[in-house]
This record gives sequence, C-alpha cells and structure tokens, in this order.
Amino acid sequence: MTHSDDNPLWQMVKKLTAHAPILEEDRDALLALPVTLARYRAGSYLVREGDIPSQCGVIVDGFAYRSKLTHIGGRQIVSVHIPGEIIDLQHLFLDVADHNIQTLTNCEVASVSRSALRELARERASIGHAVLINVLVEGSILREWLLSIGRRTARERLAHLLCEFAVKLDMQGLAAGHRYELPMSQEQLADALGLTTVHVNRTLRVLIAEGLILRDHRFVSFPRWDDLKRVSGFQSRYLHLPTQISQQLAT
Amino acid sequence: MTHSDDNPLWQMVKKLTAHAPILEEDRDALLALPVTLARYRAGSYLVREGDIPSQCGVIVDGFAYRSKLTHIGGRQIVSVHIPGEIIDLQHLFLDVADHNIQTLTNCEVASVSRSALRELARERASIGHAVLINVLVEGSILREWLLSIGRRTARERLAHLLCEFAVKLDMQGLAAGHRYELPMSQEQLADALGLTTVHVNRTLRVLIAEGLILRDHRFVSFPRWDDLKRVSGFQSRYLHLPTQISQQLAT
DNA sequence: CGTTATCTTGACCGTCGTCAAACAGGGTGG
DNA sequence: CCACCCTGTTTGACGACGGTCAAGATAACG
Repeated sequence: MTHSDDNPLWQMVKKLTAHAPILEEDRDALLALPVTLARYRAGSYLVREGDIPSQCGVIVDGFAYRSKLTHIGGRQIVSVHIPGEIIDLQHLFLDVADHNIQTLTNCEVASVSRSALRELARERASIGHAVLINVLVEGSILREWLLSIGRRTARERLAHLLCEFAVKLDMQGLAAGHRYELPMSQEQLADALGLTTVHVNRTLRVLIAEGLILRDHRFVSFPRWDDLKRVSGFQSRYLHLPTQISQQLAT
Repeated sequence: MTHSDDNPLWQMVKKLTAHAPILEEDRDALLALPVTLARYRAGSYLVREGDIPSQCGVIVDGFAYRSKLTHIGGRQIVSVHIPGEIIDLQHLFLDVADHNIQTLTNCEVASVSRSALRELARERASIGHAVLINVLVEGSILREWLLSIGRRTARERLAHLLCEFAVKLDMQGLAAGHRYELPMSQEQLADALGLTTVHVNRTLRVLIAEGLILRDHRFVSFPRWDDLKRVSGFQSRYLHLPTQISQQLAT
C-alpha cells in the first residue's frame, strides 16, 4: 500500500529482494524507516576505519569504494559499489569499522539509522535473511578478487575487473552493450588491482593496442568481448546473479 | 537441559555464540539436529566448486582450507580453518559452490544437513543472526587478506599470516605462548600468500635468520612476537575477536 | 585561460618467478 | 634394520614482471 514511488529506499528493497523474497509487511516496515538523502562530492569519507558507524546507506547515484591501509600507508581497494548497492551491511552488526568507505564520484546516498535497520533485520526474518544473502554474495566477490590479485597477471586482472564492471553495470541497466563510463582514475584502478599507477597505464595501453578495449574519454567498450573474457578467465558465477538474468549473461 | 556434552555440535554452538547470544530453545533445536561425524584424510575434498553442497560442518579436529582456481590452473587459498570453525556457512544460501573446500590435515568434521540448518537459520532469528555475524567476520578477514596480498611484501605477508594463526589458535587454546604446529606445507603457504614455493622458502629463511621465527620440525614459535607484529603490521581488529578476550590480545 | 589532477612515457632497478637439481624426512615393505 | 620411495624442503642461476623515479603531455575544471 505504501506506494510512494519516490521513496529512495526502494533501491534498498530492490537490492535486498534480488536474491531472496521479502514479506510485504516487512518491506513496508523497511520503507517506513526515516530516510535521509545526502549528496557527497567525490572523495568524501562515508565511514572511516575505527568509526562506529551510525548510518546504513544505499547508493542512489554515483560510485563508492571500500579500502584498507597498511601500516606503511599502502592502500588496497577491496570493493567498488555501483548505484543500487548497499554499502554498509558489513558494519551492521560489527561494532567498529574495519575499513574505510569513500565516494568515487559525486554521489547521492539514501541512509537509514543503522540501529533501526539492525532491529528490523533481527526481528523480521525475511529481512535478516535478505541481508545475509547480500553479505554472502559480497564474500564471494571478495574471494574472486583475492584470486585475481594473488594469481592473475596484471593484464588478466585489469581485464577481469573491466568485465566485472561491465556485467554488474549491465545488470543495473547502466552499461548497454557493455559500454560504460569508467568511474575510476588509473591510480584508483591500481589500488584495486594491487598494482601501481604506471603499470596500470601500460597494461591498459596494451589492451587498447590489442583491440580488446576501446576508449573515448572516460568511456570504455569492448569490441571483442568474448576475447576479453577469455584472456581474463572471467566467469560470472562468483557474482551469483539473480538466476533468470544470469542465464543470459552468464557464459 | 539437553546436556549431552558429547554432542559434537557443541562446537558449532560455541562458535555461533562467540559473537552473538542464541536463545536456549534455539540452541537446543540446533543440538537436536541429526549429526554425522566423519573422518577425512589430508587433501580430501569436502566441497568442489560447482557442487551443490548438501552438508554444513564444523571442524572437530584438524585443519581445512578453501581455494579457487584460475582458468590457467593457478590456485589461490582464500581461507584456512582451524578446529572449532564452521566451514560451510557461505554456501548455506547460495545454490552453487563458488570455491573448493579441502582438508589440510587429517580431519574430523561434524556435519548437519544443509537444508535443515538453513531452515533453522531462517525460522529462528537468534540463529540466523549468529550465522550472519560469523559470515561478516569472515568477510573482514577476506578484506585483510586482500590487503596483504595486494599491498604487502612477501616478508610482511608471511609474518602477518603467522601472526593471524597464532592469535586464532591461541583463542582456541591451541597455541600456548603463540607456539603451534604449522599445518601447511610451504606450497600451501605459497598458495595462500600469492607467492611461489621457492619464494616462501626463502622468505621463511630470512625470518628465521632474523630471529623472528623459531622452528623445530613443524612447530613454530616467535621469540620476538612484538617485532613480528611490527614488521607485518599485524593488528587483530579485523578478526573481530569476542570483546573481553580481544582486550588481552588485541594490541 | 590558468591551475591542477590525471595520464603517458622512458630509463633503470628489484622483488619475485622459473627451471632445475640436490637434499632431508617419514612412511612402507622386504 | 635397511633399501626404497614419495613428498616436502632447500639452494643456485637466471629471467621477467612489475615497481620506482622523474619528466613531460593531456585533460579536467573553475
């Protein structure tokens, strides 16, 4: 009944129900939470390591990433989030943030109180369950990144990441024909891939020379999509895409 | 009241309640599940990528690990599990396994039906909640591994892993004074660290020469524990140890 | 249009990988 | 008890992938 379609929390509901159904009454309870819509400019911190976060948000527009630092200052980006993704679930029940969350671009985020969402997740099984599955999928992606960084060459890594973005963005209707605007600088790509800026640049250049990537300005497209997947060993299973759709894109 | 102390599922209960309380009746329902206790010899597969697992188990004795393969055959170990840990939670709600699970040593595993545990987790909030938190902690560890492999040198990586084992084993009472039997071959260490066997050997040798590691046979100990933590940048926050205990070991 | 971030390229270097061989160590069976 | 094997460890020589340092070129943006 609460069909206020402009409620930005619909994004969160959509994400949560992607893998598991939510009871109507639970959904309505979620939509009834007080929500704040905030804009951040590129590079803003949403959460800092060591913080006790008080909000949990979904990206309405823009991109964000999570990162960790070594004691020496090396930075590793551990995930990148696109519009429609919930960025704070891993801190829902852990007291103190173990990583940073920052915006990659200018960003619009719809947030609810962490404790309120926590209560919902605890009391309403269908919501708790949906949260769990979202977290499980994120874990799977983390494992694939670990494989990439641990065992793939720079070229494979970069190609793999570009494939991942293409598929994820396509799922959100943001990358028709696998063409999209790459939201990351080469320095950020480097931090996501465990490489240096210089080497990302050179690797990118190789892929372009091989005709595997086409770029104009910040946009990338892939004239030989199948070859790109082949050289990177990309298989979308680890993304655990909602089933029907995964049939079309999977291979 | 169900105080049949020999039920191997107590291990699972203990693990689940480490971070979040479970209602007594829920705990009893869990303990009432039919359980099978099985032995595996070192190297056995518990789950294969692509499988639809039917069991969910807790390690009673021995060690296990999870791994992924690139299309070329490179192997990355994405986590190592010690006695008392539940090894299959990430597959509880995902249809198809996205990685392999194998025993590292001879192993004793207490298993329950995956679907039965799934039902429990779905119907009994306190269990579902405990499962979620366990999964969240695993995610945090994955992120730290990503940081290690992406941004730390071989020496730092190896030292960091040895610290992690020491702390985790100590929590289980299996590494008094941070001394323990390393359950992995150097080849397995290499696959966990994103290195090669040869380089692990050399790095290990350096750490020994520096007096940071002491070895006899498969046992390791750390005469300069604080220095070891310093060179690896180890901080136990990412392990999200149960609070009281984390005070003692944290720094 | 100037200022700054980002990209690009070159020269050089080092960590780590590759290949190969020798060397334990721990079971097994004769 | 010793030969035997198998797995795991250790070492050397060499090569390469990727890092470092530094400078110049483009593009983004107010």
